[in-house]
Order: sequence, then C-alpha cells, then structure tokens
Amino acid sequence: MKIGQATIKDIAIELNVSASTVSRALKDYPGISDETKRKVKEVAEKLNYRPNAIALSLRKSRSFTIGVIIPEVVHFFFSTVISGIEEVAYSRGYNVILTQTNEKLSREMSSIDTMLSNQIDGFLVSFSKETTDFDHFSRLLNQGFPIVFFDRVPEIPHAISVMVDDYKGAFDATDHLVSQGYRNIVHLSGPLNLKISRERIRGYESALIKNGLLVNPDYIVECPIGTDHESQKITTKLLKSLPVRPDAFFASNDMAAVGAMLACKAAGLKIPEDVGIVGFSNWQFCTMIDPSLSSVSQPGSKMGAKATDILLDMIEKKLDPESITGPVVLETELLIRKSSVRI
Amino acid sequence: MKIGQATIKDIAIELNVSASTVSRALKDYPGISDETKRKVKEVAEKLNYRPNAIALSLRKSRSFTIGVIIPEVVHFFFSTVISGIEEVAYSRGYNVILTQTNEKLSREMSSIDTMLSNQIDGFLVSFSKETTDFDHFSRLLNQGFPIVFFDRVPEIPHAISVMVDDYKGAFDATDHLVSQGYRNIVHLSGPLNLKISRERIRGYESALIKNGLLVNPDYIVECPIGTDHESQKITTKLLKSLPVRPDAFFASNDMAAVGAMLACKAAGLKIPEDVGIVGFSNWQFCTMIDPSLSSVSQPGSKMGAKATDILLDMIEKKLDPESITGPVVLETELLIRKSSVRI
DNA sequence: TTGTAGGCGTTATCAG
DNA sequence: CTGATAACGCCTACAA
Repeated sequence: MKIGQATIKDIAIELNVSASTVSRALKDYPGISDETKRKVKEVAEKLNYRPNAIALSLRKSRSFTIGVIIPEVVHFFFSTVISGIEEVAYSRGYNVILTQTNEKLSREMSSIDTMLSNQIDGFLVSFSKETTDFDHFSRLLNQGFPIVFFDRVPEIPHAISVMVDDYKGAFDATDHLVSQGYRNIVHLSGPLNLKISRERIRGYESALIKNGLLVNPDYIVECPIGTDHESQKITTKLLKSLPVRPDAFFASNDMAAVGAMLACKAAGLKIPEDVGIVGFSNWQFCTMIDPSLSSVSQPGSKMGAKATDILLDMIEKKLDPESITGPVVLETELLIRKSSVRI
Repeated sequence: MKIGQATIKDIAIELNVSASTVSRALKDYPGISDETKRKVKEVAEKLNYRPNAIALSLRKSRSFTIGVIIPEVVHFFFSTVISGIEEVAYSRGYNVILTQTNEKLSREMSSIDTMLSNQIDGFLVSFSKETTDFDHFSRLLNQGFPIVFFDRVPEIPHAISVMVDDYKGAFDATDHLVSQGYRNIVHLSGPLNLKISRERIRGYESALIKNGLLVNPDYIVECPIGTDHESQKITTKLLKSLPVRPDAFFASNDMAAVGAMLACKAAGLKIPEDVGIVGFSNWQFCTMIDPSLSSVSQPGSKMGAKATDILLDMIEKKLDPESITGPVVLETELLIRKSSVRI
C-alpha cells in the first residue's frame, strides 16, 4: 500500500488504462464503456481514492472556499452568524476559512492577504473597529472580487451588504412598552459613535412621538461598554436621580437589559409589574432568566446565511451585482416575554 | 493589466528572465545577483504579485491549513475554543477551516472527507454526540495522520487529546455543595456515551463518598440534550417523584443548571436557601441570572490553543507523538456564586 | 471507446 | 549566476 493518498494515476496503473480514462470514468462521462466505469470505480473504492481538491483548485482557478473575516468569535451574535455561514456554505459545497481580527486593522489586512494567496473565491466581512479607511476593500471590489459585508458595513460604492433594521427593531420595542402602559421609558443606549446605536435611538424616539409621548434627553443614557455590570450601576443611579421614576427600560443590548433588571430587583421593584424591560439581540439567556427577558431578535444565523447565499450566487455568476442596489436589510423580530407584559 | 493574479511567469516575461530566476530571487536564494533580486522584487511589487498558495500546496503536499470539527459553533464553550485555535494557528501561519457537525455523525464523516480532499495538514476534533464508533478516526491515526482531540475525546489507542479535569471539576463542585450543608444532591448528567459525562459522574460520586454520603443511582439523571428546557422538565418531575426531595443540583452544563433553577423556583423553592445549584462551563450568563450561578469554569480558549500547538508541533515533526502518553489535562476552577452559598 | 499532450503556478534538480 | 525541465494531481482538447 502506497503512503499518502491514492491518485488517479494509481488507479490507471492498476487497470492498465490511461489517467484520462479513469478521470472520465469517475465522473460518468459519456463515451466510456460501462465495463470500464465499473472497474475503475471498484478500484477507486479499493484504494480509497479521494480526489485532490488542491489539484482541482489549481486547474480550475477556483477553490470552493470562502474567507470569513470577523471581529471576534467569542461573541454570541457573531457566533450565530458564523453558524449560518457554515450551514449554507456546507450545503452548497464550499469550505469556510475563518479568521478573527480582534478588532485590529493590521490583522484584518494580513488575513485578507493570506486568504487571497489561498485563492479563496470570495469574502464575507464584518470589519474591525479600527477600520475607518476602506481602500483595501475598494481595491478588491474594483477588480470585481466578490465581497459581501455583514453587520458592520462600509459606506463605499458597489459594496454589497447585509444588515438588520435597527431603527424598526427599536421602534417596535418601544412601541410595545408603551402599549403595555409604560410611560417613562429609559433607553440604555450603546456607544454613540456606532451607527447602530444612533439608529436605535432614532427608533426609540419615533415610537415615543408616534404615541404622543415626550422625548426626554435625560431618559437616553449611554452605556459605552455594554456589560450588565455597567448598566446595573447606571440604572441604580438613575432610579435615585431621575425626578420621575422610570417605569421601563429599553436597552440596546441584552446584557445591559439584565443589568437594569438586577438593579430594579435590588431596589425592590417588581418586574414587569413596576418596571418593564426589553433588550436587544435575543441572546440565549433571555429565556433562562427570571422573569424571561423580552428582546428584539437579530437574526444572526439568517444574516450569515443570507450573506453567504448572496456571495455564492455572485461567485457562481447566478447573480448580477448590479442588480443589488441598496443594502439587504433583514427584519428584526420583537420577542415578547414576561419582562414587559403586564396587561 | 492582466485579469486575475499576477504569477511568477508574468514577472519573468516582464524582465526577460526565466521563471526559476524569479522564484529564486523572491526567496533570496544564494546565487542570484543583487541587481536581479532588486528588479524582480520591484516588478513583483508593481504587479501586486501574491504567491499562489494552492500551487504551493500541490507542489509540497502541504496546505498549511488545519481542519476544525466541532459540534456547534453557537455554544459559548466551543466558541472560546475556536478563538484559541484561531489565535495560535494565525500566529504560526496556518489557516483554519471550520465545520460544525450539529451533532450529526453523517456530517462529521462527510466533513472529514472534504477536508481530506482539501489536503489539510491535520485535524482538531471534538466529535458529535452521535459518534460512538471511532473507526473513521482510527483509520487516519493508523496512517499517521495528525489528529488532536479536545474536550470530547475518544478512547482509542494513540489518540492525542486535550481535555479539562472533568473528574476534579465535578468533585470540587459536589464537595462544595456538601460543605454548604446540602445532602441530597442530584447530578444532572450529560449524555452517557461521552467520556466527559462519565468522568463528571465519577467526580460527583467520589465527593459524596469522601464526605460519607451514599451514592444513590436515582439521583444521577441523564439529560441527553442538555438544554434548559429539557432539564426544567426533568427537574420538575424529579421534585415530585423522588421519595426524599433533593436539596441540590449539580448539572453537567450551565443550561441544564438554569433549567433546574427555573423548575425549583416554579415549585416554590428558594435558591440557595432550599436548594443549591452548581453548573459546569461558566457561560457568560452565570453572572447575569438571579441568583448568580456557581459554575465550574473550563478554560476553553486555553484548550483550543494548547490543542493547536500540539497539532502543529506534530505536523512540523517537532513533536514525537509517542512522547505523549496520556491526555493533556487542563485545570478547571470552581467559581462560587450565590446559587450555592447558604452558610 | 480510449489515449496523448499540455497546462494550472511553483520549485527542485540538473545543466549550462 | 541563470535557464530548461520535470513534477505535484487533475482535466480536457484533440487524436486515434
């Protein structure tokens, strides 16, 4: 038994035919005798033949591999995106090469480089926080290299991107709180330099206005870090400092929502009777806490799946990039649980 | 400007030299005039030359890519492992191809197949819950193919594995519960076909015995799926069926622990006063729930990093597989929080 | 129905 | 110091 993988050549030698015959027989080409096909397949089986994808890639200048560039793997939302990506890629016969930037631009660039070296067929990108200049992407786009951005999307022409409707998600959440009779709704916002944070604030404000409520700037509080710890401290302070006690919190992320919940409980307030709470992202723990946390779900897995489908369509020329004009916006869904239902 | 990537040939033509000269110049081979080197590098830069890793792989029968097979990406523990893997692989110049099995054996096998087709240099594997027969791995191991198992490790000779000390983790957790005065401790176990589950059971039993308590088989209950939902149902039933009401639950994973917590609360039991609870894995939400959940932390990132280092050492022949006799065992740490402290 | 030759991009080997 | 050639494994015109 030869060391290493059996090749077409090995089969050919064994059967005293040419390599091309074997190649054709294996792929059921017309014009190969059934007898030969049978024999070839038999020997292939016997030798445990496995086509060498590398040789194929070289030949076809296609690797059937896509590169995924993501800020951090250990992040629930991104992990769901990866999962969606992997699902679709697998079902369509593509491999996924994964790299995380840890929010470093330098690493983003070097990863792009090695992936290109590896002849990947396209990129799926959510760029790092350090990335403010998009030349390294524009250059590729201009060459017609397939790239689909998700979640964090750049403002450059011809870039195809997939994102969620942050505005509507925030609007729905706030509107729901109002419909439950809450009136003094605090918004625990994300970092104001992020567009998603600003969009969510916009949604929150619109919902208040639509319902004839006043927008009070004191009720919009930034939670720059976004941990439960931070938000717990902030909420505790708010409960004491605000002239009118808030009766609801809409947080820009679930961890912040949990912080608010813990702070309220500590202050002796009952949820949802005294205070309603809604988060954003629908992390797994939403159903595990008590009371269960209402949240605006971001379809991470769907986003990954959608982005991948678009990318693969581009790669396979099933899709004309020109046909996509704006970003693909996925719907969020307000999942109503116990933390915000009192009627 | 040619479409697609520039090749060595393009540089050669541009400079009227041979391809081999270019190849050598680019790699600073001895015996190439500085003048030529300079010119070659200049043109390479100009044409934005990037070596074709695929061609290299074909030539060297090495892809500088490792394959990672994991049950689920959306799983806090595994995402930390992936992160550790990616870190080390990146720093050592390897690519990571990722695949999730979704706990399906069939998918595990087919992923192995495509990865082998892609000439990966080695595997990092945590197998699926369905995997009870390890022939597909043994075969590779016998051929000398580099594989490192992590977390879920098989019991086959010559398999190299990295795991945490499940026995000790479970022992510590149970011992802690006893020290807090809990006496009727139920263990919600993982699937019994996984070695980690059995090790945790062993740790649980040892701790009871050490403390002079009886091991009651009825108090060891399997939660095959491991969701909070499942465990909630199981716990609710247990609370009714067991002759002596349990006063503590040690769960093999945090989600199951949360399920138990919810079930106890629903039954009107106070935590930690009436019932103590400890989980396993230290998921992020442990600190976010009320009461906060004690848990045995598993160093996921470290596990991924360690497994990758070993694998790459094997691949690069820096390591004699024979030199590793037993599994590499990483320490767990019991994080004590409110759910289990009543003294 | 099958075989031959050439090439995908690179590099090792052997000649000059 | 540099060039020609072959080979990694596979596919596909073109020939036979």
